[in-house]
Amino acid sequence: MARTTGSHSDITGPRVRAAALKLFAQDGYAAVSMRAIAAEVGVQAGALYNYTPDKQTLLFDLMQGHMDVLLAQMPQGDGQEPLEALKAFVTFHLQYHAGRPDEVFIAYMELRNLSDENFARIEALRRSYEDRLEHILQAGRAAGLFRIHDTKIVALAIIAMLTGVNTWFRAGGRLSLDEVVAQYWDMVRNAVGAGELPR
Amino acid sequence: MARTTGSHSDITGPRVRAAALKLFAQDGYAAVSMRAIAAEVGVQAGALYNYTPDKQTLLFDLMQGHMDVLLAQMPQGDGQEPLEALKAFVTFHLQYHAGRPDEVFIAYMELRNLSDENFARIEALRRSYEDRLEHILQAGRAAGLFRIHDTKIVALAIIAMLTGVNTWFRAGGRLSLDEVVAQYWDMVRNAVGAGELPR
Amino acid sequence: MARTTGSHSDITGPRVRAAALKLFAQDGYAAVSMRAIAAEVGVQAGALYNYTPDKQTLLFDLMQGHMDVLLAQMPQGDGQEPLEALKAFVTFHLQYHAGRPDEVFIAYMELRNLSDENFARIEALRRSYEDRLEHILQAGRAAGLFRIHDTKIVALAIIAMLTGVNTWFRAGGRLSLDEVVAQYWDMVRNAVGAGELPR
Amino acid sequence: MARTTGSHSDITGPRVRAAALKLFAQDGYAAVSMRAIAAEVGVQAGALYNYTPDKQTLLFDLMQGHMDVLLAQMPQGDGQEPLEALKAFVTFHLQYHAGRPDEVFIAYMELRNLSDENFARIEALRRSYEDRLEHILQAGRAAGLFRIHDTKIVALAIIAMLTGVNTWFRAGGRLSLDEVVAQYWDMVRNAVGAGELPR
DNA sequence: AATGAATGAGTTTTCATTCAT
DNA sequence: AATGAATGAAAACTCATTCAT
Repeated sequence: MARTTGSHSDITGPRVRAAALKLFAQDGYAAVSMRAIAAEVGVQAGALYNYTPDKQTLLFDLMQGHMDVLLAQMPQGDGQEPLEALKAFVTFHLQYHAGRPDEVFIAYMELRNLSDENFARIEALRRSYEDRLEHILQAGRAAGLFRIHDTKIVALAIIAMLTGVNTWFRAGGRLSLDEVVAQYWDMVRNAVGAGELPR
Repeated sequence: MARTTGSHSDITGPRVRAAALKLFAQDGYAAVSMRAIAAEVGVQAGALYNYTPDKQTLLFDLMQGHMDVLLAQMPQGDGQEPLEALKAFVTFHLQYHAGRPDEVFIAYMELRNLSDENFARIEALRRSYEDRLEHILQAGRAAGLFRIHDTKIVALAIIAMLTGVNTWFRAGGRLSLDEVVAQYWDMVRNAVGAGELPR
Repeated sequence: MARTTGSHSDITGPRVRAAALKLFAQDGYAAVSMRAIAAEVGVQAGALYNYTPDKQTLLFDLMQGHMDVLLAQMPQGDGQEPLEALKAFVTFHLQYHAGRPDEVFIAYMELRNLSDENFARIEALRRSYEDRLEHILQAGRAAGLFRIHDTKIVALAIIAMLTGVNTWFRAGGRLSLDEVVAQYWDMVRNAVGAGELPR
Repeated sequence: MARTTGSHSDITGPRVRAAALKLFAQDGYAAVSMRAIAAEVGVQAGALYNYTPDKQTLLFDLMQGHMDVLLAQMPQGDGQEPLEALKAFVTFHLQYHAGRPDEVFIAYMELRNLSDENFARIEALRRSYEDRLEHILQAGRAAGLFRIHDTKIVALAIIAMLTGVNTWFRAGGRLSLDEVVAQYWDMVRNAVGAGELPR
């Protein structure tokens, strides 16, 4: 016999993704079995296939969902000054990532477990995110505000630095998120050569 | 019958580690089978166990070897000025990491595939590396040279930024390693608030 | 694709235990592979793990089941005279063991293939069985009916003698089970020094 | 490089057999690897093959050696009275077996790990031993001394009882070997119906 | 929508044995 | 006589996936 109560079809799907997210982040895609995900949800392994065609797609959907929301919520920066836009980007990146450590971790760690086709799609989304930062940097350099050479490198360096926060930041820890944002904004502003004036 | 080819006693051990290094970096520890490593070496899977007690130890040895050399070769900075010491650290980190992309990748990606005991040992080595950078930052702040708040955070941010280079830098690519070093040194010097003088 | 034949959910479990029983008795626990058990059942090796967590538990369950039934079915001897109780014990032991040669063989031969924990549990059951015989011997000695010194030794000697029957007795062979019982009862009665009366 | 001292060829052979004897008795033939035997001897696995063609022969040689010595040393009973001969047999069996627990254990437990051919040879030796006891019983019955029906069964029952001692007897334990011999001789003499007179 | 039984291919590891040295 | 490197086959067990119910 199956379920003991009414139908859960509309709630099991999200729970499957939540379980996969948690376990993939904790143990890695390869180390998590479909049985383990099923156990976390409280169903048998076979039931998962009502919600995902296979394990690979489950991973891809988590990563794509994360990137879609990231791109949708990031500040658009239309008509903003470059320094303001950069500050908005840094603030958003840190706040968004601090609130979704599992998604972020998976997005960086499990890229190589994507099929070639899925990898290409996620890479395109990621590049689109990097490009928006690079545009800000280019605008700032054109306006003589940022003293930097290679905007691509600086964009990557900034993102690496900001994303590194997730390896140690924990809500409720020694530092508040606002303090972290303040310190990183200091470092970024300085790194692009726009740090001395506002003091 | 026994092996079909000649004996390679003193050369197989290093080849096993080299094959594991390459494949772990390429596909991830969990996705690489002992058979795959053996095939890369040109030997049957059982023969690997003449050189490592198990797969876990193979991973640990690679990571420990990497960290040992990293710590042994990093600049000691005795009697150097903080700014010089920081520059030496940045230069060393970029050059050392650029030359060993596989070791670096594994050291950051496969931490969670270590057993608890092995993880603790590698973590201790990693912390020791971070501590040396933090000491430089503390000295620079004490001397009034660096304008930074939390030396721990800045140390982690710098290392994250520098290590991020490995995700895109390839020898022989658009930028030479020296150019990369110059740009990152600019950014780091600025990030710690020591960037205005040379202008 | 999944299984090629129909589902046998409620019948496969017992068949797994029956196959293991037969093969363990025939070839020894260590010499029987899970594949061999699966082949006997007519499934793939992996399917066995729907019915037992591992090979060790399969062995333990067979031995524990045997001992449980042995203890449940053995004569309780409440209020019986020692000589009657001893005769009931001998008769029961021979009849029970003659009907379950495989279980008996495994119970004596595979003790050392049990894990420490499982061994302790089986040993406790076995000791409980020996104790019941020893109680009969103690009662008989106290009543002046049995001329024996060490009841522990005599109990072990009787059980060894009786169990030895299984090395050669086959139903339908030269001797009927009743004849075997009669002869062994003669020997046991004599061995405890209660044999002279019937002459 | 090989041995560090002079040649051990004439001493390693016996040590190999001693190591195999000990380990087979302790863990069972199937559970003992050639590497384990080699380690016990202090040599690499390959070296064992200078002393035995294979693992199966190692087992067979141990069992055959045991049976050969058993048959050579057992009392011949020429011209002895049946009761004396029986007592001599019982005494010899207990004493011989008490002094060689490992050989005895292997001889009973590892029969099924012999190849068919080797099994037949060992069985022949074993039957020869049983026959000698049966001859004593037949002579005793013919002389009207033993009141028994089936000499084959009684022979097997006596051997089973006596051999069972090895499951619990330990030199230096609660009972001396002489006490054990005395008690078992009591039981055997009674069991064959020759027990009441000498009291 | 979910179960539970099953598959077939895979995993790491062990092992008896061989053989050039 | 012994080593150490290697083989090829096998072990126990896991896993993603399928499917009748």
